Amino acid sequence: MKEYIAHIRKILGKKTGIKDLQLEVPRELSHGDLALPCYQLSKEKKAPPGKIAEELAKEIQPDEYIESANALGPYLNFFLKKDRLLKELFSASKKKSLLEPQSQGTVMVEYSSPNLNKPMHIGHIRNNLLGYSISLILESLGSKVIRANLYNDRGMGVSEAIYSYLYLSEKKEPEGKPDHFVGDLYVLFRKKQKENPELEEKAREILKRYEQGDKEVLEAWKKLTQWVMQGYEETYKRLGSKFDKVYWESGIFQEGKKIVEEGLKKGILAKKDGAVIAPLESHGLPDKVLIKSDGTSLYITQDLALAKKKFEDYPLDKSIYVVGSEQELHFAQLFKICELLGIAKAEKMHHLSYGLVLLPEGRMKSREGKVVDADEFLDKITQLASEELSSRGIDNKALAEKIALSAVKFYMLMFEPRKDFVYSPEQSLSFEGESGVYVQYTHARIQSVLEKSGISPGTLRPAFSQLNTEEKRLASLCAAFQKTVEAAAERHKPSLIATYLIRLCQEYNSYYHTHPILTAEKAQKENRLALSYIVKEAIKEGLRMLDIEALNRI
RNA sequence: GGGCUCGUGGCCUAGUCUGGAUAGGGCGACAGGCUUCUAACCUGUAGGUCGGGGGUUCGAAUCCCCUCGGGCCCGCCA
Repeated sequence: MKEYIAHIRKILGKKTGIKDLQLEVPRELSHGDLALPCYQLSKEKKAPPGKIAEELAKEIQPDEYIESANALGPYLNFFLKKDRLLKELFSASKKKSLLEPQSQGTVMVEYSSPNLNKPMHIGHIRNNLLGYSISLILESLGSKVIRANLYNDRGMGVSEAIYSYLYLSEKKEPEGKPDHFVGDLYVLFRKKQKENPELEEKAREILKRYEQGDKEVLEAWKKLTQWVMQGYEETYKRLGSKFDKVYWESGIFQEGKKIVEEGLKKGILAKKDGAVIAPLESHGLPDKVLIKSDGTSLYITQDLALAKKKFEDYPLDKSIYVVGSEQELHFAQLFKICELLGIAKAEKMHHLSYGLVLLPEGRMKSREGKVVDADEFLDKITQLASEELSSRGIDNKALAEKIALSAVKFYMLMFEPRKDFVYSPEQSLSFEGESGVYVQYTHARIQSVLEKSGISPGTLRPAFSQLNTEEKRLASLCAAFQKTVEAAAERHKPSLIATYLIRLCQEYNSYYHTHPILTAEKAQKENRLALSYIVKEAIKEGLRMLDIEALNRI
């Protein structure tokens, strides 16, 4: 596609004397593959845009890349040679990937990063899916990606669960999924704390004892965090989340204090009311406390150490943090402090911020246990998929799970990351319309036709001649795949891939209903099978970047 | 008090960065389509002027200002 754009620009440069004219991709496929809006030219040439478009259209001759160019209102629309385009796509689709990689250096994507004091809820699911998807997208365009997870295994949340375990509960061993056991302890603490506010102070003591190396606390700490991680392992496995590198807050918070002390010595940081702060007001941000007046560290203390460690551990060109939008200020401050302390330039760090998953009655509240639990949620969707399958006379538990995960992943990724969305249990997720299942259905349907043809794609030699309008439209859409993925990577938006897939499937399904494939005459049949194959591969690869396994049968 | 963000037909949503061709979809509603490659599909109808106002521009859902409404955040939680 890039060479097509370059080619057209070159021709237009010669005709108009202006280099690098911006070409647009028309939203409406019937308008063409590329368009030149003539408003700018209109200004420079002092002629109406419609007239300019018309005159240019006359001058442009079909060639090896261009099928035709014509004026429509103020636009000069180009139709590319679809046979050439499709041949390129077809040969690419038979290889590893439809995508042309572009080297993008080394990127770390930190995501998930849970507190080890409770099980995950659907907000965590969104985080995990977003982080993993963006890593797949960057990777597919050639970046080396390190997926990192930070286990927050200390701090108040964990301390509260420990206190609860040691002093508020009698049950000393988990029953059922162990992360839920710990989560119950945490909620128990919050409940008691409401009646008895002094407990807050007790939890603080636990944190201090932990930092001083108190044996009883350390033992409990070890047990509880192990239990939570055991539970997470199951949930991660089910979701498909993978990590190349794991960091522990407990392993780096001391280092954080050292960094703060050094900054203090250099006069970059300051003491105030017994606490250490980073003065940021001159940078347009509120000051930030880095060490509490009681000497204990904060979330940001270890975040500084971690930020530094990441750049020491890997030659990173970019360090991405997948964290909810409520922490935007926190990360703006962190990045600025890192820059001031010489850890890394702020532009090398990026906060991939995403909106909350809300309940119909409002925000989820972990502290009160008012959350939609991740495991229960997945079970419920799987149950729905299972029922849907049985209504079709199919009893296949594994397939139900795959369909459920397709639906969940697609649903969570199809919205723009920055948007909040409401999860309502009554409405649940859809298996039809704009959904992951719709895309899966289209994929399976194509696979089925290809199988029934009895011809392996490798032996097809399509000429792609005599394509009709619908086939040309599909070709244009397939050719837009590369640009879509590039945009998704640049803007950190897997949603662009999801919406592209919906559009591609709509276009294909519509085509499918009006164009018989298996009964078509030979040349046409080859064209249609090959075109279907390209679409199928684009779907497969697109789904892959959303971490959804394309199904051959559903 | 300050900062950020969202507001598109009954409901959900794309497009907003980089202003342009009649604002795309989906759900729901209504009317159709399975002796034919998977009907979890397809076709058609009704329904929006993009929260409100002003400005910039040949041109604004998109940029700027004001305003209303929702959400989030503002030194010792994470």
